[in-house]
Amino acid sequence: MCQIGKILVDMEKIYKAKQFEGKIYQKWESSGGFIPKFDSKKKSFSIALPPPNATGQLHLGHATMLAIEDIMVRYHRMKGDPTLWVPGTDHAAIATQNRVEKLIGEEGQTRHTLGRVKFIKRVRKYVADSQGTIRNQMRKMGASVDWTRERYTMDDQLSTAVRYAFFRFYQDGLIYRGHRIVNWCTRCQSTLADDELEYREEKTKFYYLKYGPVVIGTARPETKFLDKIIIVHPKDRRYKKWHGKKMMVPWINGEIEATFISDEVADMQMGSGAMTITPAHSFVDFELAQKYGFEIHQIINESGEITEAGGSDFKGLLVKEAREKIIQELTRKGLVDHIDENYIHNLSVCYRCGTPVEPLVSEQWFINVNKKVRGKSLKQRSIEVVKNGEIKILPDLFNKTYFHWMENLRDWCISRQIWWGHQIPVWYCVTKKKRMCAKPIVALETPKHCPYCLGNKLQQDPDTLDTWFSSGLWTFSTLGWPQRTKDLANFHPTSVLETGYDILFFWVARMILLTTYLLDEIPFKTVYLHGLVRDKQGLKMSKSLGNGIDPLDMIDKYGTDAVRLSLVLGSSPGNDMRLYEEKIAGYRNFVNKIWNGARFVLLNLDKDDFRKKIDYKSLAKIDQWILHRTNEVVKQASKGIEEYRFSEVGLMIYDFFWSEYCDWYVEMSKITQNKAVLAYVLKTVLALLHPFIPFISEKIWELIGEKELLMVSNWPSVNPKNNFPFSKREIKQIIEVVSVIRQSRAEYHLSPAEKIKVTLYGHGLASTLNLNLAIIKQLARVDELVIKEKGEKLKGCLGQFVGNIEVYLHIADLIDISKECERLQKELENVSQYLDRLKKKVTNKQYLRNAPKLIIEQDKHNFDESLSRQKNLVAQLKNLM
RNA sequence: GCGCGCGUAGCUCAGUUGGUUAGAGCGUCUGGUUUACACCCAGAAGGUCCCUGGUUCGAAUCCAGGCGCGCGCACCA
Repeated sequence: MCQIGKILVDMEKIYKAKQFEGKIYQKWESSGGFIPKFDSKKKSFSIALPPPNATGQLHLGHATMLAIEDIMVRYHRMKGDPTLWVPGTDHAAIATQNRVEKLIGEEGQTRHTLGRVKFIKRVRKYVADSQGTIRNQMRKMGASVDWTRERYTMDDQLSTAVRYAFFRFYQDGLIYRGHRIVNWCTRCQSTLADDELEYREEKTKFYYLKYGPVVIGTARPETKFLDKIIIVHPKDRRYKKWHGKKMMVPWINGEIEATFISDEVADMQMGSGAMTITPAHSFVDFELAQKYGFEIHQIINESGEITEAGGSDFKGLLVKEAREKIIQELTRKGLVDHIDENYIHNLSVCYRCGTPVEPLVSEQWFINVNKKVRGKSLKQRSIEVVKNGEIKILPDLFNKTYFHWMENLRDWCISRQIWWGHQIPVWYCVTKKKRMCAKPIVALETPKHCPYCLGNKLQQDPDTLDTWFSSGLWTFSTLGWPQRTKDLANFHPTSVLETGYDILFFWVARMILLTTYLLDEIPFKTVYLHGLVRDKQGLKMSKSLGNGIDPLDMIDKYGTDAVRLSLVLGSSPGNDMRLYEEKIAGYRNFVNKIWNGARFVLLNLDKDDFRKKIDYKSLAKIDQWILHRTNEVVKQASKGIEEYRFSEVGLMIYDFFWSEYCDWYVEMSKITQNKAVLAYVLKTVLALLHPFIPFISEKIWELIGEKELLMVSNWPSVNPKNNFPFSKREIKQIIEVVSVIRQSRAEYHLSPAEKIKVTLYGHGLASTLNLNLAIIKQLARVDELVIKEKGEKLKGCLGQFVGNIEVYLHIADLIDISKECERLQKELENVSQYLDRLKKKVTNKQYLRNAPKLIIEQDKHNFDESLSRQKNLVAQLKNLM
């Protein structure tokens, strides 16, 4: 009878995640298990956590990242590899500054009324709060990060790394200052990198304006005050006579001197084929102006207002106001040819605040990506390490995107006109005694004197660095660089960089760019990119749509383990995934199933049974079968995790535990029980599942009386003693026999209470069937089971076949003959078709020559089996009629 | 415009280099209380793997074209 273990007292029927998770995390953390143990014999494994912005809280994207990284980290830790996962946060320059500006805005302040010092103080407080929230959330997610090594991009040591990096690049001539056209956000009052733009499709008016002898088209007449150059294609016959000519043309503020230039950038097909250029406010025009040495006039200033270039009537007007006024003026002068009201164009907007971006010329700091130093440019180094396979990007289709982006990369503007961030380590001498003092002073430490005139009036460049400049150093700045630390030697390059594909360019590419130069090594060996989490309809989750799911709510409701599974299982790298509550609830059910599987085992076993060795002399077939299957699962799980196929591995273990261990082995073990095997398989599955669902696996581990934490226990290994391929095949047949009987029972609506008689002809398997007689009886609800090696076809019975085994249900009075005939006919047809197909294959010489041996063997086996099945069906039909 | 991805059961999606008669979860339907679990158990229905053609002994998988959807980059005269 069932023996109630003492353990059961703690196990309710339903697993309540909330009760355990907090305590379990504390146990892990205080055990020191998150801190790597050095072992020179083993290969180390390290991940630098992509630092979340310290601007609030974590969302589902972060949760996905934490779940996937934790799987890898826990797997390697269990394997005994020295494993390090460095956590931290990013100061997220523009994003954070905007948040705080909004906050103080509600108090009626601006950063200017507050002043730089007070504002920064305010931001620091905001960041500290946010970091607290993030730490808490990471613990909730179960992330096994090494908290003793937590870093923040604005830490002193990391700031030193930033200065050091800047200094090195400057010394090597890769950082320069120059007047260049940049993307300018008039709201943030700062430059933006090319990839910090987003695009919004917008309907606008498109104006065709008469400019001297040509008609030019523009969506932005407000930039055109001083357009003096008309570009036409050299081959354009219409304008040949004008090449190089100058002429006076009536324009917004009176006449203007225009010059015709021919260049191939002009598209003859487009509009009139002629265009004027605005060098200060268009990237293409700027390049043209540089090529020809045209004058560059700023028309729009940093606040989005018209400058003096617009004349007294327009100066100070905002872009939008100016546009209308200009068109009025031009209409009055009869210079508007026509207006297209429905022009659709892509408006570039700031990725942080959505304000339209103005391209304008400004003096900024840049990283030169094309200049060759030590034989190669930054660009070349970055492309090379991916091309030669030093860095692998998963899924590999992102390789192409990466190369395309790298190859087209322009110099990277790294200065930002905001206050929050690493202030640029450059000083200017304001004493200005000598001419030399005009040169910027770039230094590691804040200089006290001007090195040229020894004057002590120095002013630091007010700008700050692009946030990606500091996060680009993340894999090694967190390990102590520029000092040569033990961590740096042990854990760099990091093993894997796991992040969303949406920051491939922002961050991943920049890390490669900076690291390959500064360290002359790669930042990471593998890049694993996960997809975006979307809602059930496939829409991006956003505040404005109100379709966002807060991971904390879900954890509260379903438990962390269930949330982790729902983010990892059923999705593949690089592909977006959809998340909705039913999905999480489904995985919660699985977690509960594990709880109850364990509950059953604990009900039947004493704690000592969990530590008993398997007695290989007394194994039943079912024990051999489940041990064999466990071996297979262990093997595939390890291989799968090594190959980053987390979803597949998780689903496989899920299936094994539920559909094989619980549905069959546990049920069978109610008849004949091998405690050691029952315990061994449960323990193995718990260990395999630990990286995926750390909390419940650890909890059960504790309940079965293990002293050591599962987190630091050994990863299961394949045991050669557990290989029983024959038993696997035999038990498969038993399972099928049971299934066939169950199907028939269901079909004839036999309630479980109704007992029946069954006769089996084993045809070689009678002894195996006999060994499992009790099991078959119980699982198929058979009252009387007769097993023979072979015998006459039984009349008046429902006959079925499992391989060669004949299965007869003695339910003569219930059988619906015509229905049964129909079923058999249908099946016969099916098998015959299948046989035809196989026959064609097996007799095909090409096939026999080309197909792998294994496949041919399988097909031949199937052929034989189907042939006997066909024979049996025919006999059965005859028997019925 | 250039590049990339997706299209598999009612829904959400897996499907490793081509190889059993294509899978899972949810939902639907029929039954159910058995040494854990109704967040459960047993069983069932449900598919032109978007279409057309090709390569191959063999295609959901590879190639070409088409249709539908999405994304990235560029352009924005």
